[in-house]
Amino acid sequence: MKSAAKAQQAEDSAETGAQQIRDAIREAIVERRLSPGTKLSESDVGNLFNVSRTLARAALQALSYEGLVSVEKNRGAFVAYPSPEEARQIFSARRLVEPGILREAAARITPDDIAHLRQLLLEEGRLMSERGQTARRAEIKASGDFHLMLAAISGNSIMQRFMEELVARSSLVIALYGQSTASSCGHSEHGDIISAIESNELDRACQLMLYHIAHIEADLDLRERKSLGLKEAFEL
Amino acid sequence: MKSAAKAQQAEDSAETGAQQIRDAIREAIVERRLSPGTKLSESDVGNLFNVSRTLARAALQALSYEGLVSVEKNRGAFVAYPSPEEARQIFSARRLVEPGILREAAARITPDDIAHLRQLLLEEGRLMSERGQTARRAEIKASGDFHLMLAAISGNSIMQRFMEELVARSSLVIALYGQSTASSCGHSEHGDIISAIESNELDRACQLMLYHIAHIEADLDLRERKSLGLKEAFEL
DNA sequence: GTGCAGAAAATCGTATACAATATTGCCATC
DNA sequence: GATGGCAATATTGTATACGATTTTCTGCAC
Repeated sequence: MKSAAKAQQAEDSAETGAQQIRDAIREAIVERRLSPGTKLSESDVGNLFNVSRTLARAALQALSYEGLVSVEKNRGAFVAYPSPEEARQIFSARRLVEPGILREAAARITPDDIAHLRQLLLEEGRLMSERGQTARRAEIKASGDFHLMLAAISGNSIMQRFMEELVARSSLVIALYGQSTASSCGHSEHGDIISAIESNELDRACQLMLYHIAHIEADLDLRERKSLGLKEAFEL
Repeated sequence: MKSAAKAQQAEDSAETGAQQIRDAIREAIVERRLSPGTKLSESDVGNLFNVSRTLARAALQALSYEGLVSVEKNRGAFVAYPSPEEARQIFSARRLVEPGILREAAARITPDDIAHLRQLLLEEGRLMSERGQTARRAEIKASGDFHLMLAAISGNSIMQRFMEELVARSSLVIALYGQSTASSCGHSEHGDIISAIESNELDRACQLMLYHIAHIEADLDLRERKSLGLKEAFEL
């Protein structure tokens, strides 16, 4: 039953237009090419991808379900602008589920999986040392992929989808409230977690995961900023 | 910060047509008025609710995100027919998250909340003793509401939404694979969990929750049944 | 110059129309 | 009588069209 997880996700692969657009926009949001609050008008999205408003709308609705865009009735869709409270809930959810996912993943992990994880880590490290926007974006993605890969290894596609949502929304939160210039994740911590799994120190791995999430969260400044838009306009 | 959770969910309340349809269909699925595998053609749904296919389609797409209907490209939408593997994953996910939710809920529960929970329990018990389809359906709903209320009390609206999905899909699984005539949940177990929370025995409450989920799962017959549809037509 | 009312523009919400694909039934053929 | 292909039908995928709501602009009164 080792390949049960991946079998069910590679179904038709013939995606229905709207899904392609959804994925493209999601990627743009996660990689921070689209800033929180940016307006995503249906016509604009449609024109951009050369499709009708129908499809654009469908894509935006889908993203709204994932919490990456917020649609306001009769006003339009915007890249989500998570409140500090929302941010707290996102990380609270991650602290809640990631240790469990880690445990399940550890139970069914194969040497092959570990190799993949290490490879991912290497790639991440390489990107960290590189300069430039594209490298930065790729790094953000790679750093999230570590957590996603664990979810994939766990073999539970429901948790996997949930983690995808949480990681994506985390990226938004970090974009909004992150302070340090260093991007999202402490790179070394990922490696430590893998090592702990590898040597079967499950409790320690979970502990490390919790620390890791706490570290990400500690880098945020979640103080409520009222009418930031005004101030920002002057200070920037 | 006690009412932070509910504040953000009661936004406009002016739902956009499609959402009303989505909710109506979801309720029908959860209450098992719609059987797994039932075809939900866009035209039929539209006619039924006196709206265009556009809205019907939007509603079905939304339900597909929740895993309650599966849409197959160029073939249409059907009430989801979770595979045994999917069923396992759903309950695996519940075992993963519900103890954590319980812990968070216990941390911020108020006497008022406990009263509500007990009231829910009372209602559930009343419905159990009643006869008739409507009572049965209401009971199914009430039994799920217990778990959902815990999620609501936890104050994490993300986990709450996730639990809503899991509970709804559980209902489908039980409809498909449940054996006992007794409906979904062991009623008394809900009460035990509340008591454990009330007396601050947190670990015990979590343990009871895990037992409870295990009990539900134990009532399922998840053996793979190949080409059931055919056989069923003859045996029924 | 300020403020408000009304019109114009833009954008969303929903319906309808047309094209593409899948399903079904029929008939010819073997 | 069974099989294979073609036409008819039904259903989904996508685009366009129209009405409703919101936003923006304009001009007039004060």
